[in-house]
Amino acid sequence: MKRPPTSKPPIAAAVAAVIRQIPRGRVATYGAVAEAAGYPRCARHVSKVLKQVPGLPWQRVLGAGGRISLSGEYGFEQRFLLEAEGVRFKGRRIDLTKYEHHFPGTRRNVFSGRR
DNA sequence: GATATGACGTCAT
DNA sequence: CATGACGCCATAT
Repeated sequence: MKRPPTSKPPIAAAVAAVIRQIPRGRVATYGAVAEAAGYPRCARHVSKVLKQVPGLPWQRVLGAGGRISLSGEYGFEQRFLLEAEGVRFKGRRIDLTKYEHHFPGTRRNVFSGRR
């Protein structure tokens, strides 16, 4: 099988697909998106994809702790868009326990019984 | 192959 | 809580 002439980096497609799954009014962190895409510890790349791929709900991706990583005008823009979706801010951050989207198939630190 | 880059994450101060 | 330093890792050059 010959690969198509323009083979896109797999990470970009995977990450973009994951981000598109975030429903309106919910959010996800860079790290969580990276892991759900199959690239744990690649949070930095998520941001790159957000910038490169247009049409993504970029405002729904936050930094660890529910903080906005963007600064300046874009930071305000993100906050504005999120509040328009019904996401409430708690100071400078968002309550992830209420708004973070859980990706299907991605097992986080759930209480798997005790250890 | 080596270096630089980045909308990150975590820990130390 | 603010800041700095370091770790991480696929892409671009």
